Order: sequence, then C-alpha cells, then structure tokens
Amino acid sequence: MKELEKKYNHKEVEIGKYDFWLKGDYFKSGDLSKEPFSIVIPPPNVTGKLHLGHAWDNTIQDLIIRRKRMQGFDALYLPGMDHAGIATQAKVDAKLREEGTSRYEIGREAFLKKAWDWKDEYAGHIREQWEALGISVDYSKERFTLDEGLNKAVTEVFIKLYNKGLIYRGKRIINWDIQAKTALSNIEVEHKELEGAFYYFKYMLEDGSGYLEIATTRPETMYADTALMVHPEDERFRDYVGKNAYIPGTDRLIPIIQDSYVDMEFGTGCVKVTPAHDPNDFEVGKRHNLEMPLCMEEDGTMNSLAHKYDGMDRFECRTACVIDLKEAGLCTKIEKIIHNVGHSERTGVIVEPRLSKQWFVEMAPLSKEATENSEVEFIPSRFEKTFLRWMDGTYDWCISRQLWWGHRIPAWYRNDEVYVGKEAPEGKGWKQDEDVLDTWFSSALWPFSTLGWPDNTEDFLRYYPNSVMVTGYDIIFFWVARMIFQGLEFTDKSPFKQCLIHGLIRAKDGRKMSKSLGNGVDPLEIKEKYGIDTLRYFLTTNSAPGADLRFEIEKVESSWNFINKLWNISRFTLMNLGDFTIEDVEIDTEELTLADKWILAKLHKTISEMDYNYEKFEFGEAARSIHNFAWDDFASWYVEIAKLPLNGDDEAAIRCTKSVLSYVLLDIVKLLHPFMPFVTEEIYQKIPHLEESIVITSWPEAIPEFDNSKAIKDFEVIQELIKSVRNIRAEYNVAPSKKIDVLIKTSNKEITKLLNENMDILTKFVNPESFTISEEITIDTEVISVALIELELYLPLGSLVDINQEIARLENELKKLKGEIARGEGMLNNPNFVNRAPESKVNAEKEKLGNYKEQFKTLSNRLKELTK
RNA sequence: GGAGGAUUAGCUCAGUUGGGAGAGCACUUGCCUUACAAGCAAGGGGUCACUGGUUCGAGCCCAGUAUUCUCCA
Repeated sequence: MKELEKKYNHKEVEIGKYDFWLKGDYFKSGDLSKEPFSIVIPPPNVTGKLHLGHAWDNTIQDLIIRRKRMQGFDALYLPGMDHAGIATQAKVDAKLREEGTSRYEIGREAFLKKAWDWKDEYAGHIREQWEALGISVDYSKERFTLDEGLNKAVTEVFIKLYNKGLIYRGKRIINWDIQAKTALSNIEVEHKELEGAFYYFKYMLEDGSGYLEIATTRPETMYADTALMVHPEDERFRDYVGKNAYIPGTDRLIPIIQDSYVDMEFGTGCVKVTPAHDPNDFEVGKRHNLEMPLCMEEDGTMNSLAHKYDGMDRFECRTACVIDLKEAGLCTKIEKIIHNVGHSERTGVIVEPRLSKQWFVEMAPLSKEATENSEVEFIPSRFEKTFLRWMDGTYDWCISRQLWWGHRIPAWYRNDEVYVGKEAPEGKGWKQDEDVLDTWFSSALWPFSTLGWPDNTEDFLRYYPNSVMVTGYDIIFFWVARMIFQGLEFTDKSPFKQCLIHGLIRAKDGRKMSKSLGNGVDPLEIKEKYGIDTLRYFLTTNSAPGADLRFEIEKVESSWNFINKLWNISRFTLMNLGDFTIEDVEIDTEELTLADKWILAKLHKTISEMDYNYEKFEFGEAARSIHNFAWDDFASWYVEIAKLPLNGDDEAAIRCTKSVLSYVLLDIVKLLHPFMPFVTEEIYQKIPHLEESIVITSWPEAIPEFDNSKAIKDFEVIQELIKSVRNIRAEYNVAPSKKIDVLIKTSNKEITKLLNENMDILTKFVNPESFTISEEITIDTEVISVALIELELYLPLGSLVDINQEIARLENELKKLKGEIARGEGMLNNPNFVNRAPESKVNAEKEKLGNYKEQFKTLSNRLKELTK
C-alpha cells in the first residue's frame, strides 16, 4: 500500500521529478496526429538572473501549455535566450577589466570568443532556473538570438528592408549612452524628473551695441552653438537680426538668425542653436545650413571646442563654466526647475542627444501596415489601444549599436560606396560596418525565426503563427509591437493569435521591485522555503489579467496551506484505498448514495467553470472553483461522509465509496496540475492512475451523466439542517460531544424520505440523543426553533435555554425575514418586473417569497407562544 | 498636455453577458474529532469613492467630480 508523509514536504516532492519528465520526453512537441498549440518563451537575457517577474511570466505560459498538452494538443513551449547586447558586453568588459585588459587590447575576435564562453556558462544558469520553475519547455527546440538560423533571419530582414528603402543610414540626433558608448533607440530612454536649472547667459554683440540674453538647461553645449535665433515677427529683436554675437567667454562669433520655430512667449524669446546636440536645433541647422560641430567626445568629456574645459566631464564643465561666466558677469540668473531628463534604460546614465551617423528603420509604412492588418487579440482588450496609439506616433527606429556583441550590420563600405548583402562584395577595399544591430531587432523576429524562417520549415508551417504570446505590459512597445509589424511585413501574418498581457510584480508596499531599492524577492528563496508549487499557485491566482501583483508573504503562506490540504485529502484517500487500483474504479450512477451523486455533480460544475475560465485566461477564477471544490465540498463534506461506509462492513458500499473518492481526487489532481506540477505528479503516482506521468494524462471532462441539480438541491437540505444545528450548538455553548434531542416537523413527504435515507449522515454530524421526524411535534417552552425551507427544526435544550434570549433571537430572525418579504413583494408587485424580467427570475422570486412567508409564519407563531 | 487603470470588509484583492456583495489574511468564540491545530466548527465585519443618468432592476452600463497610479509627450 502506498502512503504519503504526514506533512507536505516540498523538497521531497520536487526531488527528481523534472529529470523524470525530461527522461520521458513528455515536454517534446511533434506528434503530428494532434492539433498544434505553440508558445514561445519571451527570451530572457542570457547573462541575467531570472527574477520574480520572469517566474510569473513563465508560470503563466507553463500553466497554459500544460493544460493544452493534457487536452491532447501537440503542445510546443519553445525556450530560448536573448544575447542582450549592451548588458552582456558590459559584463564581459568588466571581466576583462578585472583581468587587467580591455576589448580594444584583445581585439574583436578574441572578445567575441570570450563573450561566447560567457554566454555558454550563463545559459546553463538560466536553464537551471527554468528547471527550478518546472516549466515544460521543449529543450530540443531551444534557440538563441545569435544562433546561425536566427542570424540568417536577421540578415534576410535587414537586406529586404534595405532594398525596399525602409532601412537607411543617415546623420541624425540620436540618444547617446556615454557609458556604453553606443546609440540607443528612443524607447530605450527613460525620462525622469530631476532638479535642474535655467541658466541665463549674455551673448555680447560683435559691434558692442549690447547683448542678447538666452536661457538654457545645458550650458556646456554652448560651445557647439552655431547661431542665436529669434522669431521673425518679434519686434524686440528686429534690429539684432543679421548681426553676430560672441559665445560667452569665447572669441567665437555666431550669427543671429530668425525662424518661426521660436516660441516668443517662452523664456527671453531668444534661443541658442546647437544643431549637433539637440534634435530641434538639428532641424533648424538643416534649414539654415548651419555648421554642426560637436563639443563633446563619445565618453561625455568636452573636446577642444570647449577651450579650457577640454577633457573635462560634461557636468563638471557645466558647473565650472557657470562659475566662470558668473564672475565675468555673463551669467545673469539661475532659475531652479524640475525637468524631465532622459536616462539610458540600460546603464542609467543621462543620455546625451548627439549628432551621429546611424542606421534607421523608417517606421511610417510599417506601422501603417501593423495598425491596419494586425489580427492579434489582446487580453485584456484595452492593451490593443496601447499598441495602436504607440504605433501611430512612433519615430524612425535607430537600430545600429556601437557594440561588438550582436548581429553585425551586413553593410560594406568603399569610399562613398555602400553595399548591403549577405556576404562581402567582390573586389578589393570593402570594409564591413563595425556596428551591430539593436537586440530588439532580432527579438522582433523571435516568433518565426525560432521556427526556422526564412526557410519554409516544417516547424514554421506547423507552429506559426504562435497560439499565445504571454508578456508584461511594460514591454508592449519594445517587443510586442515590433513582433507584430515584422511578422506582418515578412510572413504576412500576425505572429500570434492572442497576446496575454500581465502586470508587474510589486513589493508589499506597492512599489516596483528594483535593484536600487533592494526590495526584490528572489524566486529561488521562496522556492527553498515554500516549494515551487506554492510559488506558482501564488503567482497565478492573485491577480486579474493585466493587473499588477503585490507580493505578500501571507498570500504565499495561504497557497502553501491549500497544497497541504490537497496533500492531506490525498493522504486520507490513500490510507483508505488499500490495494484498490484504477481497474477497480467503477461508478454506477444507479448505485450511488446522495453524497456520491452530489460530489460528482459538484465536480461536473467545477470542471465546467474551470474550463470556461481557463479559456479566458482567468486563472484566479479557475483556481477559485477548484479551491472551493477541493476544500469546502470534497474535504469538508465528502471526505467526512465517506468515513461512514469506509468504517462499515458493507463491501459494496465500500467499493463504491472508494471508487468515487479516487475518481474525484484524480480529477482534482489533474485540474490542479498546471498550477502545481510537482505535488500533483507525486500524488498522481500514488493514487490509482493510468498513465506513467500526470504530464501526459488526459484533461478531466465534464461528464453529463454526473450533472445532477436534484442531488445538489437535496444535499443542500441536509447541509442546511446540519449547519443550523451546529449554529445553535455554538450559540448556546452546547459541546459537540453532548448529545441532544432533535425534532423535525415537516409535512413534506419527499423531505421526510430524504432525511430518513440520510440518517447516517445526520447522526454523524448532528450527534443526536434522539432524532424525530413527524408531521406534528409537541414541544414545551425550553426549545430553540429554527425555520428552514419546508421544515421546522426544534432543539429542546432544557435548562440551557434562556427564554428571553430565545425571544430576542426569534425577533431578530423575524426582522430579517420581514425585510426579505418586503423586498420580494416589492419586486413581484411591480408589474414592470413581472412583465419584463425573465420568467425564471420571476419564478425564483415567487418561490423565495413563499418560503420566507412560511418561515415567518412559523417563527412568529412560536414567538407568540413564548410571549403568551 | 494626451491616454489608460484603480477606488468593494481592518489589510491585500476577486466579482466573467446587469438579477439578493465574495476570498485569503486578520479578528471573536468553541474544539488536539484517528487526513490536516499551517487544522476543524460557528461568528462579527461593507452607504461597492461621490453626483447624476439609463433600466422593472446598477458594484457592473453612460456622463461628470474627487483622490491616486502608470504610460506617452
């Protein structure tokens, strides 16, 4: 006989399971006889560490895929990782620094070798974390964004877009990360409010006739100024236009020009123009053919254009030049302000707008196609608007990065010639572009590049478009939008049918979890203490779709409690099954007791509700159904009732009870498997079962034969009666062990029959001295009266009864009933309700009103007797 | 400035097409009942932010207000 330990011990349960699953190839896709269902993992950064957000994201994916696999789909959950250009390169750089060298010293080739070694090591760590989470990914399909195949896809896309004119190279103001020394795209810039200032400077006129005053937040850029600018209609500056002025503290002259771009109302009405350091000024510079010098190096230090500040850091220069110009009387005012400053999303440093020659994707045609043709269903649907609005207003995408780790741009240059292609062009003197592509450029192809595109592979034809994409709302712009437009552009299809969006994990106080706040929670720590099943159940049942999830250890604990409950009902079942096997399970609906029929009817309802909610990705609601069923119905009622036949000597009844117990438990375990794979596998192996693993077993079906509303209704009569007695016992401090007389008055033959047939249950739960059911009951004064539907319950508690307390209780009950009657009559006396509401609602109200009136009559009669 | 959330029990949150307000935790009372005391049984606790509207009927739909969060500019 198999047994379970007394307490659920996650460590023992988890041990060896994942290996067992891998050995059995249960996660492998490719059964062509089945309908395909596919999910690709959002690739984590190969050198990163999975945090609670990943755990949430992956658990949701796994939940979906495990159920689909059980439902008989050819389920593909494709794993993979992202090369994470900047992050990885930064780590390898750091390592080289430790070794006293640098990537420039060792050269590109040696550096890439180091990076690949690094990648190989860290990919192992990620896989260990996937294993810890228990996600059922098909490792035979694992991909990496720098794989040969994916490389091919990236090159293909680059060339095609280039030939279509949608990729171009040009000099633009881009966001420059001075630490990573690379360009960034617009969305890799995070705007944060910072304290800064408007610095007012005097630009003295060449002819000595005075000065113009301007305000700037970035004084250090003044050394790259090439003009001052005023509005053409601004009377105040009419006489200044065409003159020259000195950049403060220098002998460099710049012209005063006019352009209607200037806002006359703002600041002094006069602005400085720095075309190489500001996107708006760049446009001005183009219109007026201004020179576009840079006053800063790539690392954020000033260059010779900044005179004596040459070599100084940009912010040190800001401080120093302001002090100097103040002394010289050229800085007149400093006005403190709070303004938005762009920070690198990668390194956190303040981004420098900088003129630079880069590669761009022209977005307008692609976003038009995406907004018009996307067929992705977002869940919740409001996120579709987020996607559409962003696509609508997006700028051209800067895709080149000044890194070595990534997809090298397939462009070659020879003098003024540019060649874009798969391989270097023939002829001498061609030099390939040094830069690589934005990591997101390859991630955007992930749903199809991982399946073998651009080749028409079997996998691509079979698993594309993906069935569902699961990701957080914070990544809709970065990734989801780009997958959609690249998918539509290159495969003519939306890359996935549905896109399930979840929120962010937050700390207990509602703040974002972040490294800087140090309030992050390591999923592996939770796993260590509570087990991975607990963590998974917590993650998937504590928020509605699209909503954030607050981490609270109490919720984790209550998840653990539920698993412990599941463990114990399984333990109970096993203790009683003996050598009962799956072949012994036999359920003949003719032979069943009321409790059997009831629990099977409830199971039927639970399966239907779960399927309904699973399909809608309402995992919290789905879990609520099974939680209530397993705990409140099965454990609290059915298991208790099952003890009656199990402890008796009716062999047929024992067999029947064992069948229902193991049948229901098996379904509970299956229904919970996607949430908590380890513990359900453990239990599955111990209880009567068919398959070698729960992973590949069949999903429970709602069997119409078990649907039985009559059984539910009848059983509820028994439950109500038991609950009423328990209530009175508690209220009057009658110990459960003390036997009491129970009198039931009813003229309803069916109820009488029902109660008599289930007397064993009533006896067990009510613990009566005597149990009388009759049409007429005579009682004295020291009796508690309860009116239920179609029956009256009397408990002669003798000296325990305080007549005044009972009168007060009855008065309170009558007051409640009166309210209900008034409500019911109000509705039913309203002709609009009776005429317009659905007939079933009207009938239900009529029935309820009748019952309330009956109960009111009973209790008010009783009250009269007591107050006589 | 634009957009989208949120506002329900002491706390954290569910509430699916409109038809008598739910869970977990916390709290009160009584129980070591041989599956489980991390448990069992019973119980208390809500003007569903506010104002109007639609409807026979609104936590849910519509409009506005307040507070608050997030994203974009």
